[in-house]
Amino acid sequence: MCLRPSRARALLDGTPRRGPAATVSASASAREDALAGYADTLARGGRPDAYTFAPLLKAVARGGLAAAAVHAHAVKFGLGGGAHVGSALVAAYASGGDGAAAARALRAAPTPVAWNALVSGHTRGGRHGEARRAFAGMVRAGAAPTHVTFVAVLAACGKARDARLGAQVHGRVVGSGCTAVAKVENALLDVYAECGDMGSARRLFDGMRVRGVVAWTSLVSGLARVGRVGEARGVFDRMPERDTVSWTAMIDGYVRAARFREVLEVFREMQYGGVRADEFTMVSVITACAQLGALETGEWVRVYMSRQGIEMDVVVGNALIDMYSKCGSIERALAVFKGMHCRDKFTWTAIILGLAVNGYGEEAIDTFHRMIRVSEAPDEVTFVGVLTACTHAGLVDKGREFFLSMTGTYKIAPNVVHYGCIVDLLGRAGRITEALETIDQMPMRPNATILGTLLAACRLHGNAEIGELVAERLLQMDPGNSVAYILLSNMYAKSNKWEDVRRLRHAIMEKGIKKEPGCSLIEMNGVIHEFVAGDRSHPMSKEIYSKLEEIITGLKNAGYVPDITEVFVEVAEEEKQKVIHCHSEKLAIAFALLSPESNSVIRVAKNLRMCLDCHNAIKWITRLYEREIVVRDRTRFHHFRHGFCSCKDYW
DNA sequence: ATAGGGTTAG
Repeated sequence: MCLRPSRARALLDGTPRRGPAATVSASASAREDALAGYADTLARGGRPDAYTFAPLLKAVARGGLAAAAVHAHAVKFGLGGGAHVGSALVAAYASGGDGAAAARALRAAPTPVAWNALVSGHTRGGRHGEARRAFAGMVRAGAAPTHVTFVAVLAACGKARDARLGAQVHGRVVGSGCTAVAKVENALLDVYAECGDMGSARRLFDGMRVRGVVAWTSLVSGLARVGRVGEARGVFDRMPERDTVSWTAMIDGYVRAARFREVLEVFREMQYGGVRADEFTMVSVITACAQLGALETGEWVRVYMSRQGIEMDVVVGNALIDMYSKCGSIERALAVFKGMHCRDKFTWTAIILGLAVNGYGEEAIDTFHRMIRVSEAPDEVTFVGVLTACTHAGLVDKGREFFLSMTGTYKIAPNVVHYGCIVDLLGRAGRITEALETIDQMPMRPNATILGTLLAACRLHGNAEIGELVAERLLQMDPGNSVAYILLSNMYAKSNKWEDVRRLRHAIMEKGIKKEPGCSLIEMNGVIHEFVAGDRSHPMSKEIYSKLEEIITGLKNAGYVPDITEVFVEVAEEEKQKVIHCHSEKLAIAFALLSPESNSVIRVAKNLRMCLDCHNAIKWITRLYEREIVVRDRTRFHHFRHGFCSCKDYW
């Protein structure tokens, strides 16, 4: 949690008086204490000395606060000109993003340490380009880089994936004779690993005299980053020792590989191993919960964090907003958002997207305006959220306005995803021709996703003419695209072109096109259960199927009629009902209804779009069983309640 | 001033 600016101002507002030397602590967890300690000392009549301000500046910089107030104090005490304070000022200003102030502080005290502070400050602040320029400036100024400089600039190269500069610096390192310094060696290894050059990384690693936990961790992280998680796990298992960072790197590797259930497994192993988790670990774990739709586990994580005293910083807060949004609990996402007194553009983007996909389009747009009012600059992802809000709320003109404002007001070039939002917006509104024109006039080549979006709109509005055209283009680009076949065949069925349906099904059989299997996840008492259509692998499979039969019979008695128009496989008519009735979301819901003692919301996360019949059947279920059901689809949420869905049958 | 792990879309 970062320090409230008001509190910081209050702490620094005391009038300095003379007295014994003021001491401060600068540990990460004691940021607030550092300032409080300083203020207390002043209040008790203490007096700062040459060693007071460096740690204080460090604390302020880590809290994301302006270093200027502390600087003013240092000047007031006549301690602003020393080398210690000077380099700390450079670091604080650089990491806080005030490059000009950092440069001024450096000119006032141009020591080698201050140069290093400039490089590492920019690296810490995430401005890797600035860090690299600072290094170049240092070389130009004739200041000799030390091993500290190398470590800092190499970290910037690694984080910026700048393999070229990394190799150049490597050359200088060799020239300077710093190669044997363990930290430099690790930093070099990390540059290669971060840049995905695992061959060079491996050679460096093998040539190291001592291979510490840091080097091993870089290797694990690098392998996972290039998609070699299996190998990463092999290396991880061979590590002589593993600390918090190593475990987190492994866990994050599974996040990158989209193996979210393994994320939770490895996290459990980490706890058994008695290794303490921190904010970084929790972000990966929360991300996995988000992707799995695992709200119970996500809630448990928050309890775990407070029990373990793990700080909730901005990034954790952002991840939590995303998790609650992706679990369909916008109330909790909003509660986290409101409780965060330190927000960045990710925070705003996450809540805007959350509101948008959960069906709160107007609120998402209001939130965007608030974001602008507090001067947080939106980026291209923010606009995906804003445009998604317009799409899901059917706000065509507003969406176009926002799209135009991207280039006009915010100087952000729309990418294919933004064009996709516009195509979706127009397509859903039935303006198929305009949607097609948008694709034809956009400055980049259409991808399969955007053509799929238009095709879905053609299906929704029964425009077989343009639909065929689009499907043809889509299949040219991606001949095995099962979605194109499904949508096209749905479209033919809808307009009673049965001859075309038959022809298409024949082609599908001949080419051996397989539909991506539908898969639904549901969490029950902290355990995630996965269902695939027609799945019989669940230990309670027998009970689930008989429950499902009972449900369907009940629904039919109440007036539900199965809709088999979206059945893809070529089987006899009576078989088709069986096919739709074992769709993964129905299995998941039947499983949830097996435990009737719990009457909480049923939450299902599905990988594909829901079929017409499932959507209809679930509406009936919420009426008959008086349960609320939330299904997360591949693009939006369906909140079913009392026989109605939040998408207004428009998805 | 000093190495390794973090969030948002498709």
